[in-house]
Amino acid sequence: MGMDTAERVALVARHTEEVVTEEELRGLLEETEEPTAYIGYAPTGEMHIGHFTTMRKLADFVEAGLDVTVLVADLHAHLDDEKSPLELLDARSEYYRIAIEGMVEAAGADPDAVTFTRGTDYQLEEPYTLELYRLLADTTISRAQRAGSEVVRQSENPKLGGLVYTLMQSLDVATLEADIAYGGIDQRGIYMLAREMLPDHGFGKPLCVFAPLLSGLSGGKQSSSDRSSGVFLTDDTETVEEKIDGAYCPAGEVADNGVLEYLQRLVFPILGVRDEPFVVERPEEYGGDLTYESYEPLEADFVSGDLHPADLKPAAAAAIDEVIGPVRDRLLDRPDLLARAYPESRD
RNA sequence: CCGCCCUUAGCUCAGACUGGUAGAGCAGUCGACUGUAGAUCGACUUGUCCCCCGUUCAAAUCGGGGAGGGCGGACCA
Repeated sequence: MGMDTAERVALVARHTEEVVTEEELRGLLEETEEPTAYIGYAPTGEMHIGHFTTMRKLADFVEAGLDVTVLVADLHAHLDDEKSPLELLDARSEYYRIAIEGMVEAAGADPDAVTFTRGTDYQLEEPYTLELYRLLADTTISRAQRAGSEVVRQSENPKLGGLVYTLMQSLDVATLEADIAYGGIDQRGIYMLAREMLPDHGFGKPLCVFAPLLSGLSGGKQSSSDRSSGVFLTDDTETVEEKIDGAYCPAGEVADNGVLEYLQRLVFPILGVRDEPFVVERPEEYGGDLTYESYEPLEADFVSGDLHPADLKPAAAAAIDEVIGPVRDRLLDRPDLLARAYPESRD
């Protein structure tokens, strides 16, 4: 590919919350033919649209020539307050893999360009375990707690698992030989710990790319334990419409506006890949239909009041529904898998 | 190994001493008002009171046993 370093840097860094550091990224892409990037997902609850927006970036990585690995961190799913019982790790790992492949494909990349690995593939082996013990011996409780405070479930009586979690995730970066650790900005604490600890243990210092997190539809943060806080990949069309219709969306306001964020971070990037516009159908009495090629003009119209939430919402719901459609079809095609992965919550 | 405390609505908890099959706040649902949602009013829903046995006309409440969770002590060749 004829992409120069500046273009690759821009591609890797676009639509991110933070890159640590940009200088290191430039250096890496200059010196390394095919740098490696990894992202880990703990297979806990059902996947939602927030996962999708984070995942979409993998298409940029692939296009920029990175070697991308997705870790399905099954042991982490158990270590974090037993969110997933050990018996369900196989089923949930498979569900996550299929969902992730679907999202990567929907984002316009070839799922085969992404390497999948599972935590249990290597985290129980001796070299990893021994190195983990070294890290455990070398890390204070408060340091590990602080690193994981945005990721691991917090409680009045925290378990040791949540502390080991952060060290394992740090060690994963080294074990998977990732030049770049990628994740949501909530992962920042853990990867800063990794940057601090790994060099002391003879490993390289990873650079980090962080994706922004989506607001929930009710204004707060999106939560996978609250089904109404966001759109899930298995939500049907009617549910998507209801959720978007019920979303917090004050006219003219961008802050904490989940509908706008979904459009900016998910819908437009994917429409962009397909070279399709976003169309708002609007009654003549309010000015007729609108067409947007990119997010910025839409936000401008929204802020100025030219685009009313009541017109935006149905259009957004339709677009979101269409975007998740292929992933949903893949998942609903495997009702057995969903039933095994989530035996309690499925009908 | 010993002792003490906790377990009630989705969440945080009151009620237990002085037995009469349960309440508040938040959340949620539904209306009103907005060309959406929210905010604000108005209305409404929610329970194996951790489990088992016993006392009693009657047990969330009293007694015994058990489970889960928390705290402390003891042991330390």
